[in-house]
Amino acid sequence: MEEISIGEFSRRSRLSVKALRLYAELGVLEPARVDDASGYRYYDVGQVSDARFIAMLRQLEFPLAAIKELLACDPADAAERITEHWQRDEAAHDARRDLTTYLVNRLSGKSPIMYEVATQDMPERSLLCLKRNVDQPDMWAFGKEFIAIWRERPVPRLEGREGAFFSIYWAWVSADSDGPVEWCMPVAQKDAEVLAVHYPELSLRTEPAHREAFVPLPAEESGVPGGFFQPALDTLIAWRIEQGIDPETHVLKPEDLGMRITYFSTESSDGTRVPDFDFAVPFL
Amino acid sequence: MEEISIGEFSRRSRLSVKALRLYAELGVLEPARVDDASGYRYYDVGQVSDARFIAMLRQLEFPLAAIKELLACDPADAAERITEHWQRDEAAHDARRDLTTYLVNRLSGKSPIMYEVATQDMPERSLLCLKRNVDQPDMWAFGKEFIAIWRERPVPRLEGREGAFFSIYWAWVSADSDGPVEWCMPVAQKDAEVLAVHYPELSLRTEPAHREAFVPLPAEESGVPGGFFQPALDTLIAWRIEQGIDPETHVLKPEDLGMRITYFSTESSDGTRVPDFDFAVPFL
DNA sequence: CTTGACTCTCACCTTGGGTGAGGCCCCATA
DNA sequence: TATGGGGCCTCACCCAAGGTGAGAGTCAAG
Repeated sequence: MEEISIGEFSRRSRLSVKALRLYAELGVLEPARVDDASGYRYYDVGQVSDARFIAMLRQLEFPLAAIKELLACDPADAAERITEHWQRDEAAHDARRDLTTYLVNRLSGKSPIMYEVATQDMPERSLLCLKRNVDQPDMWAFGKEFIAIWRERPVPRLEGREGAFFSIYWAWVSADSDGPVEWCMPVAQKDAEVLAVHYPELSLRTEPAHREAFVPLPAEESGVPGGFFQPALDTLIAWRIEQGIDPETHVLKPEDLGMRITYFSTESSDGTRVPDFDFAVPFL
Repeated sequence: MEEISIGEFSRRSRLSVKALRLYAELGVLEPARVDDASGYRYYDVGQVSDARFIAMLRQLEFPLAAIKELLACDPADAAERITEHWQRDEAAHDARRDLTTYLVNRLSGKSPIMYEVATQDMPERSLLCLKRNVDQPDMWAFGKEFIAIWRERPVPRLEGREGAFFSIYWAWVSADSDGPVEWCMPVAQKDAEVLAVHYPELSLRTEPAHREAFVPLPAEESGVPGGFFQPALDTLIAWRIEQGIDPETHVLKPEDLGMRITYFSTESSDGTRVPDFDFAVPFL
């Protein structure tokens, strides 16, 4: 193979000489030969592709230590690591987008509709669920279908907000993007297995304990979930930002546990039960 | 106003004491009072909101020098700067996305359809244009409408690829996202003003000189632009990455000058003219 | 053999902090 | 009023991923 000097290698790989010396020192990319007497580094022409690969990984902001590992593992493994890295990058970018939106709105004096935010610690729960891809128009029909199940074959309802049934938006739902959406009914953990038998169309799963930030929505807005969605999400995003909840450690992304609407009823002053619901985002 | 110690201020602002001392030193956030004898820093409770603002800007990766300037200018100006900063962030993120896709595909051994890439220096040109928001289904009808104009009221056609008419995709065009799309006819610069009078429905503009990377598409694929779109774009993205064209200085983003399809005809061996077209992305 | 371009090492600079040493300072309790 | 403990001070050094410059050695062409 042909040997070339560091300057020539620098030109071909489009990496600075200084960077190449650093990579050599850290063992990320070692010259094919180092002259004992002069200390001159000589590279093999075939190393140019390695150098280009390193340059690309640096553009993706991989630390040199990670690059060293990446070079050692097989291509499939490397591809997976790069994908993981990308997902973290994208999550961080989403957080920055939310923060930018919040700041620009605040500085422009635009104060969006703001609901009151509350939090609740949710225990680990057993859930009987129905998950499906539906778009906005079909959303409510899907909910009615779910509720009909319990009218047909009633189940002992649990107390409080944590016992109320709810729907999870696992992804964005609009006219042209369809969920998936999951409807869930919490059931007593001890009876879960037994109960599940009576609902073969539902799947049983356990949701881990977590905290939820939620905005109670006024009862008048009951009915088809509609216009409150974006302002409620904006409220929760602004809330997270103002609380200073670290987006890295305290995940508050719809994709993680799923933003959700909890449906329950509260006893009003005259003793009648009025339907009520809230919009919640789980975080850890 | 109430004075608090640096530790208390650190807790309230969620900034480390070390960071606060650095900000004080750089004049980004100065304590309300510094005790002469002890050197103790005392902050005003009202400064907590400034500190939170700085923390947010740091999350957006603003350098401290830029933050110092931002604090000095009025809110509207600050909002604008943050928006600009966000746009750069988003552009960089797009470049990283392209690079990630390219690398993961290459490492997974998936070699997408690759066309031959050519480049051409384009001179400054006068263009007669028709711009409209259309989605994929209406795209071709829009093109026919544009071509009909020239059949009705012919214009002297210019020579070569740089004289051919073309369509620009100013944004993504699919079934549920609609352009805008612009159809353009290059005309001689000296006649441009005069000619424009005859085409009141078209707007006249001058496109700056630039370079274009393009993939000539086989004539058989002529007709409604369809399946070649994504592979052609992938080819150009991969080409840019392999060329090592710096995405920061050599902009190659659809938003800048617009990715485009140029329609022209080439003389085949038997003397008949066959329609041909190519997919191009401009860069600087 | 000389000259000029290339390369070597070494040291210091950058940003936005983190960490630790050694020494004051402040305040509450005895 | 003394004293202890925690808070605060400065100063120095560390990190990544290089950039810049000094001073000296090396390579190759004329």
